[in-house]
Amino acid sequence: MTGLALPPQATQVGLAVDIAAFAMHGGELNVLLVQRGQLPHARDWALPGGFVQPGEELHEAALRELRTETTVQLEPRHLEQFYTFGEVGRDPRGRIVSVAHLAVLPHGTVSVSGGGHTLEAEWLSAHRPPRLAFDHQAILTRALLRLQLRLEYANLALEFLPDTFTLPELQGVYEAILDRQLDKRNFRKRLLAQSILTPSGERRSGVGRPAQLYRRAKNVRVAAL
Amino acid sequence: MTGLALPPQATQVGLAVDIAAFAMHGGELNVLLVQRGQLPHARDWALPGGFVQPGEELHEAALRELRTETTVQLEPRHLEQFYTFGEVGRDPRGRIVSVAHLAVLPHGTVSVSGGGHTLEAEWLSAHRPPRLAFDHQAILTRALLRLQLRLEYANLALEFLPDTFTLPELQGVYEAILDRQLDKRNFRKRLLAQSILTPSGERRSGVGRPAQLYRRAKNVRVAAL
DNA sequence: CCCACTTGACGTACACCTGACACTAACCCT
DNA sequence: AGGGTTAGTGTCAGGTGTACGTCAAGTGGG
Repeated sequence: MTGLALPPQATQVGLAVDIAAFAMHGGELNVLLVQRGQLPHARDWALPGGFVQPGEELHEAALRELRTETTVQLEPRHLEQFYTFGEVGRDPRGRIVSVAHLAVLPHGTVSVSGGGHTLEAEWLSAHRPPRLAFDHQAILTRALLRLQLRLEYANLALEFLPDTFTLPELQGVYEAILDRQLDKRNFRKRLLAQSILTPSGERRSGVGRPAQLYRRAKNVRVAAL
Repeated sequence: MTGLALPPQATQVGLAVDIAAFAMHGGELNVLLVQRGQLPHARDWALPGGFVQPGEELHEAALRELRTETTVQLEPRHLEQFYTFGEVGRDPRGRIVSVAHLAVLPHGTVSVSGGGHTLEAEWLSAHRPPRLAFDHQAILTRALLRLQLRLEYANLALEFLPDTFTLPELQGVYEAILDRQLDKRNFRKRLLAQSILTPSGERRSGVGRPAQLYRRAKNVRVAAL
């Protein structure tokens, strides 16, 4: 601090974060939605989010809102800001600018329930969500685009799975995110060629031939940009 | 408006925009920088930027700052938000969150001079800029990355040139942005294969064989993402 | 116990894109 | 006329993506 103050022309606006948190459930890509308990848009579904506290980093605010609006126990495996929504009329309460974040939660039935200002929290279909409050449909659409982009550029799909997984499971993640079918053989070839996976033991699937289990190779990180 | 007010937990922070405006000059990629006339960082180079006014859209604020801090007459051919910088300590005056924008200005010697709170404005090398104020070097680096990405995904290179241009000129834009040399023949092959260019008349270059002039084909737009 | 079913694993052929590379064509100036 | 300068062109090798058929290894039912 230098004793300098914010100049008078420094417009004060509400600064918020919204989070599009994704996880896989039953072969489907789900997004975490909350049912609002307050006006405006009471009882409507919305992305979790809220105002940034003074002295709080943007990503910290995103994590805090995830934890208080929903009871998600697991740490996100990935969290990145992807766009800032600041259109003047986007919130009836006044000028609120929201820095939207994309989060990926690991596998495991993440039990959620309401908390904070929300009546309820639920995992719902990301590609076919219910009607959302505010401009949250636009935010979700953009989050999906970014997620699909990260699938190719980074190896973000791994973040959806437990430490050890089979190739068909990984393919399922890709298919769920891209919302289309992929070819088994080409998928296998492509992924193994990247050498980001190392095999381990076996596993039975109940039906059909057991699949090889893989884990992410050492020194493989999710790309940044 | 519904009569709803901003809730008390709506933290008030300073909302700003910063603009990384690019243009080609003499075969080099330049970025528009201003010399600050005020504390903090007086007399240091910085990206043009400033606070968002109440009721003003983010991209409008970016355009206004471009026009007032520098005397750029030309409309940007491209303007997009690319990242929001909100780290707590990034500005000594307090919590200021800046939505960074990437702008592309068309060809033509854009004369600039100071205006508003700036002593001077100048086009300087984008890849080897002077030392910059605040975290503007980080903003510029990220802007360059985005610009390079847009080169492949969209056809953003066309925005740097006048309506009609030669292939070697276009190649020059690519090389300046990527900061490396490209092969003539492969570049030509690649670009013409995309069929986003249509030929027109001839042109003399003063030296050497005259080059074919092209213009962008109809219904070719810059991709959004 | 055997057979049918289910799912995992693997290889090949083709189209396409990319990158390396050297020479001729057209115009200017002296 | 000739030298200087820049524009324009083709081919080949290697890699990448995609389409596609077949065998392998389990499970479960009759």
